[in-house]
Amino acid sequence: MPERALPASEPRPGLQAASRQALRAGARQAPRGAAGHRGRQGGHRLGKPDPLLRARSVPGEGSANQRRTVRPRQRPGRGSGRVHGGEPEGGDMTDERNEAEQRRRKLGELRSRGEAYPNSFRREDLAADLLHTHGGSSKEELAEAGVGATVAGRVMLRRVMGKASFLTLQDPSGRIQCYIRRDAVGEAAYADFRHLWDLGDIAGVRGTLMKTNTGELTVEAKDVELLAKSLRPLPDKHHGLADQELRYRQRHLDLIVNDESQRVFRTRARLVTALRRFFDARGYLEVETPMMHPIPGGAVARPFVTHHNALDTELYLRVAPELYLKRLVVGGFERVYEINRCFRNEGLSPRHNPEFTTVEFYQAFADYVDLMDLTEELLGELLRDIVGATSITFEGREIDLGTAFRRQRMTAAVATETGIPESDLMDEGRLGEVARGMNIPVESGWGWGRLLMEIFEARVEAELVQPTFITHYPAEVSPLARRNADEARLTDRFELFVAGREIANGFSEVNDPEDQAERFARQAELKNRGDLEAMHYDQDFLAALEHGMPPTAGEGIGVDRLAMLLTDSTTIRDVVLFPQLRRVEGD
RNA sequence: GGGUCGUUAGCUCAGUCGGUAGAGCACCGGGCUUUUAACCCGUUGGUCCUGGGUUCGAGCCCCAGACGGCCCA
Repeated sequence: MPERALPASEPRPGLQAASRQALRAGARQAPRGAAGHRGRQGGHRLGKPDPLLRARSVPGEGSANQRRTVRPRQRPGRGSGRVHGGEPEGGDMTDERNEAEQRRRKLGELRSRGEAYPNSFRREDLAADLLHTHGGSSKEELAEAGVGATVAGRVMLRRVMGKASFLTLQDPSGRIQCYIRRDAVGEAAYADFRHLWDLGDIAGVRGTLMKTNTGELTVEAKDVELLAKSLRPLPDKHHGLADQELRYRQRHLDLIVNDESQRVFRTRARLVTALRRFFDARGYLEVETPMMHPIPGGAVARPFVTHHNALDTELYLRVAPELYLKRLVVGGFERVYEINRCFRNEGLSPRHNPEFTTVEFYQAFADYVDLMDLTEELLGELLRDIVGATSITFEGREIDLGTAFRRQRMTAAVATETGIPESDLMDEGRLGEVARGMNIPVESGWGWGRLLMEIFEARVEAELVQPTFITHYPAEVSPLARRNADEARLTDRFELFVAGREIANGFSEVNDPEDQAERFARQAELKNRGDLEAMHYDQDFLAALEHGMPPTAGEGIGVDRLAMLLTDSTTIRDVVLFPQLRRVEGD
């Protein structure tokens, strides 16, 4: 069924429209008798306490009691199923003021007529297209032309007058107003519209374009249809959904009512597309490596553990794809990249979600300087593609990503920020004093490199607002990075900082298996001493290196953090569709 | 992990000195055939996050906890 593959929102070419329509007429939902079983199931599910509706401990469900007392009385009277024409059974409605109950009542009316959830309406026009094409026409031009329009979407606003009404539909492209006159759609349909439709329902409107007296492009309805009843009310139509927690827990509502949220995730999608385009164009092969690792590796981080029953073995959700991607370089895929999730068992913060997305890429016959050049090129291209400029505003500050980024050795950056002479920073004992002087909780196992890194993180990182490559990371904190030729305690590694945040981490790779073995041994030592973040000794990876890896450089870039930069978002939760939250009771 | 602020109607929010819990929107009924967060009239809706305590009396004061925001580690 090929057309299933099309996005449902796209207008379709009308060639088989007639036959399709005929088929679909049969697909209309059967009246209550036939649908009874499913209907009841649905009702049962919705009647259960829903911890997500009220995110915190409780209530909403106080109304469950009311609902229960009301329902039995409501059912019998409803069978005849008539809402318009006659008196709307007004009298005994007085104790059914609960909105959810009202909506369920209305759905019952529709269901009894077999009109509950039809799937025969096909949208032909998107709001933004209509506005773009006809927004400039005058009232008279439109009246004369009689342009047909078929729109569908969620009912966001309703302005009901006696015998004519306006409603605003929202589709994926934007919003469009519809004008519904009783004399144009018929008395029965107008009564349905008045009494059975609610804000939040999905509806379709066929009609012709007009302009109102105030100049708003509007679809004047000839025919209206309720396509999907919404049983739960939408958040406040003016204020939207302000509660951050509810925005994350019920992202669908956030997306419905907060335009900005939709914009952020559309931008994120374009970012991912642009990343693929960039790497594909340069001959990198996109690959997928395991998310479940027998030995966690590739980053200094604490992993999540899970268990494979059939193999009866522990597996770890990956903290990074690095070691597998380098195996592929050994195998002859000399340019590879992977865009996917990593998992780290750490705290939650505005910058950390336990699962997050990176793009990691490896290139044979390159070093870390080549990658810094490539990174500048990449960010420049992303910005041109996505925001159409080479600078962005982030947290009120202008950040220029269009020119070459500053490059500074870590010792120099620390010296600049702290005022301590660089020569003093080369001495481990002196560095320990400095760290303690800054109230950094120094641990006994820390050597020179770790001390330098801690001081850097404490004092320098946050100050790096304009894009800056910090280079020459200590080997002690870089167990997979190639040693610097001139100074063995440093590595050919960089990290890129923008707006005080780490965006990228890249280095020339260790391809000397004996050096790598020593580095792993040092990590294993730390792990034995209780460092939960230290790496495992990965014998399989070493075996791969022993087959010979060409000189290679690799880099990882945080996709979430890029998305934050591009959308001026302060917290990662605003760029992750379903961020991790604490479970609420009763979940 | 520490500090701090918050949690009141479906949503957005007020709530005075400790003395019968409020508004706007939404919902229900009525009116209105070019409205614009439509408007007008009349209703309805509450586990004041949870559990203890103080008090004649607690949304408000005290203690503990849950969840969330922010800052720090």
